[in-house]
Amino acid sequence: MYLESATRQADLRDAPPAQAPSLEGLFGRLPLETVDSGAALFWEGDPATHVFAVVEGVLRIFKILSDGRRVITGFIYPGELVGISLKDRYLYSAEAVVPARLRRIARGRFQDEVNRAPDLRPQLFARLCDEMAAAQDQMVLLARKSAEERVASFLLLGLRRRTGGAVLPATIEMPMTRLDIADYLGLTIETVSRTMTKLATRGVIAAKGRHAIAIRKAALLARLAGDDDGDEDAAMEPAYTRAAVWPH
Amino acid sequence: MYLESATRQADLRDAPPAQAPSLEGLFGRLPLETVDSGAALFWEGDPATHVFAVVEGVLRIFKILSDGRRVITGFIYPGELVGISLKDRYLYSAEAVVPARLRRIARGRFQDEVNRAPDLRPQLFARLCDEMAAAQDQMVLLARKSAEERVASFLLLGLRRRTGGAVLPATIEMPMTRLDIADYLGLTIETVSRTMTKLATRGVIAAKGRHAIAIRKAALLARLAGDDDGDEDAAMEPAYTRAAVWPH
DNA sequence: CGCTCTCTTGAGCCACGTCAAAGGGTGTGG
DNA sequence: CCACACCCTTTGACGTGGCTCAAGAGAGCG
Repeated sequence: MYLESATRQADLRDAPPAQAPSLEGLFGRLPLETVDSGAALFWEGDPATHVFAVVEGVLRIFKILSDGRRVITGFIYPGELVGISLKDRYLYSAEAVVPARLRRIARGRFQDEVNRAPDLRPQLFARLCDEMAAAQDQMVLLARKSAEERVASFLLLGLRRRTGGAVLPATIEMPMTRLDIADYLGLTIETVSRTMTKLATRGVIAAKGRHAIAIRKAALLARLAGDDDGDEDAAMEPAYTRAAVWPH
Repeated sequence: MYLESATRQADLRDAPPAQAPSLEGLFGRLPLETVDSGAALFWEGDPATHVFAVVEGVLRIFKILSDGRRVITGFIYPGELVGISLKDRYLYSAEAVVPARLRRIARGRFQDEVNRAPDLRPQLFARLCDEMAAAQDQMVLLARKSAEERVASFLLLGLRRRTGGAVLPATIEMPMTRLDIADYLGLTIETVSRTMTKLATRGVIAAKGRHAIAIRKAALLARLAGDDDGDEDAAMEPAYTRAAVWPH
């Protein structure tokens, strides 16, 4: 019960809002703050004073190299937390991509509350787990995927967030700019633009204004993303050659 | 006390071996297993049955894309744990880079023990924290750094692991092959080789056989790594423009 | 001593970055 | 309500860092 699978957050969503203890519950009575588009919540290196819960809008978390190169390590959506850095200083900067609403709780209090309610601990672990898994997938993307695979992977992520695979064509919202996407995918703005144009030309996607995209061929998109054979429905169990030593 | 800074593991090292409860203590009486060079501990997707503590040797943890591209997401050294995946299946594969010695504990028992001894929880959090921080640094490296910066960063990591900055020239051990390094840095084996040759030509490093390297100019190496201005000793506090909105 | 595997080095190419300019949206002020 | 202005995005032409292909040099091992 303590380290449990966290792939789906069903236990958070399905539970009655204020009764079953949840991490979100800790923020319930705190004031709702507004953050302007582009405004910073905190900077990398700042003392980690608060934990934030996003209620509405999207955040970007990023690091900057000394010469200005920026890497967006993730986007934060409503229902997610930021600032559980576990260190005494924030590991990254956080800004609002669009006007956002959020609640903040002092870090010490957050820690106390989690200690007080043992049910919250597995949830916290689960969040960290998801974050770690996402970070590893991102490392794979950045280390070895082509521009097209990166963009396809990104679109697929957006698709998975909206409705667990609804009817096509599904439209996904993309509040961030091309520059944000580029800095998230380790590409340039031009390459992102060109790649999307190419996908649109091939009928895989269709632009719906600047910040929305219709996915027309999800299966093809999954194949283009390259992490799997595109044949993801087949159980992945039998494919493994257990006990074999990898040809090294 | 619960979410504490984990940058240094002093509390683990300084503590008397078996008295102060430590995560390593959980493995103390378990048999020491031997893993051949290149042998796998487990594969990505396997049911996550055990947690491993490395006693000697080095492991590589990695993911593989369907067409064979490999990404090494990290190397595991003595004193570190593997398999705390928090999911019911391993997120990555793990192999021994060189013949290794380790202990294993059933995952359920590991969880029980950690639950029983509350002192262990902060340690576990701290490990995850370090892992997350390392993952983010790696994302920065993979997304935006040049080949030279990547190799310099890698060498610097090795340097930081050995003796917290001893006398130069310090020699760092590199048990992994060039292919491992390449798959860790998102480069090819040829580029790694060329870059190291160039660094050696410039007198920054000097090869000591195939699996050891002497660092001759650590400060220059730090500058070449590119994450900071090379002026890392200066306090980082004053440089920040707090409350300013990033030019977006 | 010869075999094999790793690493180095070279030559050429290509995906993506860079530089530049021309479209659209969107918001603001008249 | 229109028009200007700014910014984001797209598109094009060109350059280049790192990849690919290929061959040779060490190093470890039986």
